[in-house]
Amino acid sequence: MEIPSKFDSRLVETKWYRFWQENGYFKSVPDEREPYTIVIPPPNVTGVLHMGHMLNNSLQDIIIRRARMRGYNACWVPGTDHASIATEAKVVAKLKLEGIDKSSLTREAFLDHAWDWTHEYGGVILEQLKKLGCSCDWDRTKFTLDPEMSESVLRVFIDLYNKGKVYRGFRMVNWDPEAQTTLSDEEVIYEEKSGNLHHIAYQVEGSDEQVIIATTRPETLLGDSAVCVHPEDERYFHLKGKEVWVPLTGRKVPLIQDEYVAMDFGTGCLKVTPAHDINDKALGEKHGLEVIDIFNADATLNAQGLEFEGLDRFVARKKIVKALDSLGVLVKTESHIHKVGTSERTKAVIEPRLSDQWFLKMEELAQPAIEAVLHSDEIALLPEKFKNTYRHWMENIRDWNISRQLWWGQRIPAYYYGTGVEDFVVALTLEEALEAAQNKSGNASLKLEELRQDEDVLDTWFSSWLWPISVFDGIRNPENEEIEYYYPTQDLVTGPDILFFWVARMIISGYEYRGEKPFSNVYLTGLVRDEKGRKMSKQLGNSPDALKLIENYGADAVRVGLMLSSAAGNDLLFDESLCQQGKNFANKIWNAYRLIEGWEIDTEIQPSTAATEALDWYENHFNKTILWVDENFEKYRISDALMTIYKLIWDDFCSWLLELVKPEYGKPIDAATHGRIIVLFENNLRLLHPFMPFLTEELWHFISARATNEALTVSSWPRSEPYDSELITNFEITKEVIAGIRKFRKDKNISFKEKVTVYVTNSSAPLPHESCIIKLGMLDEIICSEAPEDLSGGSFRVSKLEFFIPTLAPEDTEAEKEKLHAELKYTKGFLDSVEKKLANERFVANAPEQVIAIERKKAADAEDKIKMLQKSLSLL
RNA sequence: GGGCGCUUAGCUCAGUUGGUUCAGAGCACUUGGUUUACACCCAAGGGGUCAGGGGUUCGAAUCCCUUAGCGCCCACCA
Repeated sequence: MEIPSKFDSRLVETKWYRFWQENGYFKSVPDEREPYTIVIPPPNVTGVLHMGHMLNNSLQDIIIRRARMRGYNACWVPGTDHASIATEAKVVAKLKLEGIDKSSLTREAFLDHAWDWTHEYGGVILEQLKKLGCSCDWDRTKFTLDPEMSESVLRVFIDLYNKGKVYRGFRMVNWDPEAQTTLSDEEVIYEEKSGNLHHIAYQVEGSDEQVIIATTRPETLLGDSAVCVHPEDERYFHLKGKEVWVPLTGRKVPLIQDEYVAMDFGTGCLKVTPAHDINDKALGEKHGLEVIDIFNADATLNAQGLEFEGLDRFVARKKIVKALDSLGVLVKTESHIHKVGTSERTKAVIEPRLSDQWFLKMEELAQPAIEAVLHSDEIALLPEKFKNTYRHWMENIRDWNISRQLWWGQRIPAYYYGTGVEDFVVALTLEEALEAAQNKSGNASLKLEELRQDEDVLDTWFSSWLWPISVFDGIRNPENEEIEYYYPTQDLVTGPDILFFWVARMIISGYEYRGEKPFSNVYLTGLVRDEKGRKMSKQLGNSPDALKLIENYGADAVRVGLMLSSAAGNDLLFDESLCQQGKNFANKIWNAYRLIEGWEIDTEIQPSTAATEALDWYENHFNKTILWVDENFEKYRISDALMTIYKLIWDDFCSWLLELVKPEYGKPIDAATHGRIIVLFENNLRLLHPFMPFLTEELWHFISARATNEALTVSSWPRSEPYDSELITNFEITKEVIAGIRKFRKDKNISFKEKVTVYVTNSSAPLPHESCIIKLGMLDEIICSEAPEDLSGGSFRVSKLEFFIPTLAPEDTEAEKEKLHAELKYTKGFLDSVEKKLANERFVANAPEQVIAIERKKAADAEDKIKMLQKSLSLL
């Protein structure tokens, strides 16, 4: 069969993915084997594959494929997240394009649209993961809004409510006026923005005096209910107990004193707006101030806004500044850089707002999660530096605002039956709610129709924090076989940006609901940046189309490209040339197989010495390399593991081994050598399979026809056999000798086709791997002798061996002398430094025995070499 | 404002307990090579004051101090 000279990924990827799926290789059910479980960080259901996903999921696939080959019952659970705020925003935007306003729809009608959208785009990303080669157990695909997943979420909410951990509170929350929902603290991104600091004069009642306050938000003066100064601020002593007029409003407010105020900022005088600032709210509570809310939900001014009612806050700000200016109370305006909270999703400027929300008490829940990561090391964060970040957040954890004013998500199972603050119950079903409400209210005639369910839904993270448990139905059926078998999972691979959003909370829920960690290792990937170090973003347009990359380079090559530069926790500067490198590698292996495949096998002939020597070496070297690869995997140094395999295959297998066993052109190969090569080639494929699943599976089946249960993907990971270290070291010397001969040829312009004879001194026996040297050095023979009589030509030294190659050119002698002198000078210098060290009494007294022995050996070797060089020089 | 981390070859990064010729890898680069698996290739080679300064030590890329630059996380100073 004619094999094309280039590997074409497009021809094989679909074929093998289907093959794997049809044979159920990725399917996992509990059995007697040890499980190895990974749950996918569920991407947004309507999302599309981007570089971050590619990185993250390639890593998971590599880990799970290796686990599968090592004989574990490997289970990678896929799924998607309903991403309430992001998805709802997309649906709202889409409806808007169709001329439909969300507010004109009922909750049910809106949800119908959202489900339509989800069904249309949902899961596209999962199909894209298949293109990447991800070996998930697709039968287990979960969606965070699946009925049983939602039920788990509601049960947990109810349970935490009954434990007194979930409570309802009227609090200052982060309000996103665009999405018109609250956000958790973690969803607010503080961005440095330049704004204006306006100094505004407030007239003191019954006095000619004014006090000057400084504010970046002049529009909120409409909601002012006090002006505050520091009690020790002498500038304001005489104004104690007075009142001031809030400009524009015609309202008088008290001038209060509180140590909260910083005397050295601005004028040391602060306006207090309890409805619109968290600190002012605290001041308001302390001093019993009025709360004046001036905004509507969309951050336009409400009836408190006087003539500015209905205007957007930013428009109102400008007009109010103008109005203040014309009143003559705007003292000055200076530019000011400050941090402004913005919504992670909508980018809208966050408005602190007082409202009724649901919260989860975190402090107690967090304790086992702190213990597990920081003290008992039950859970490892990789890289470890994230422990610090984790500690800081966990030890200062604040209650979690879990309600969202959205429709897309699990609706909070709280039912109100009256108007009192406590007139509600929490229950899974309407029926249970009714019964509970009847009991709580003492009104047995309360009817279903009188119950009103809370309008809000739960934060998406309140469902994803249960993910490792709920995908195995461990909330509803905590003793079912699956959860008992697969939980705790092994690895979690995700980005550090969701360390708090998700990872920490999963650890918390794991201990609360399983009494056990959810995973043992958390591998935190870096951000994928472009080659200039910029974040990849749609706005910049610097994010390559993930599927296009796969199309152009092949999934294997893209995976290799990503892995080549992705140490855990380090950002990765992605450059398409890395994919090209991956593609080149695929092609290299492909052609190695073409070579082997093309050989004619002769069962009559015996293996050559060179082939046997080379094969012996590679087998030993391979066994040693497996250990190194395994160690890299244990430390999650995936990039290093790949590079180790890359060099093993490209350099050692292709450049050394294949060149050494390669029969002369047109000649057949002996059966024994061929057999050993095939075994080694297959073992290479095994090591490489987790990284390049498609190419390796294709070649695996090229090598021989296999039964369906003999696919590479379910074959075994190579196990290291004992190896001979000395043999490996000797071969490294052999490589150097061959390189020395090649360099000599190049320096002297001797063609590789022209055979030469090499003399070697200091060797009484045949050199190790002498046949290999003869073959790759293109030598007639190697003559071992004390030293040749005629030294015209050149020499080079490797280890303790000195090699001479006679040539016919007399001008070489001078050059050779110069070279020897240079080498001699260097070696003498080296010997000097070593001797100096050995002459240092303190070194000899303090350094360990072993280190001194090494230094002595260095000195002895250098002395030998000097003698060798001097002798050669004298012969010239 | 508080905390953490980084700075090693042109680029991206390893460098484990301070000690083996330890200053490395891949890519890029230079030179030579193509009827003989692969030019998506082969062979050989050049390239670094380990950010700057100081200290500890017989010995420092590695430990300590300091300066500069960069990055991340946290925090309510209007």
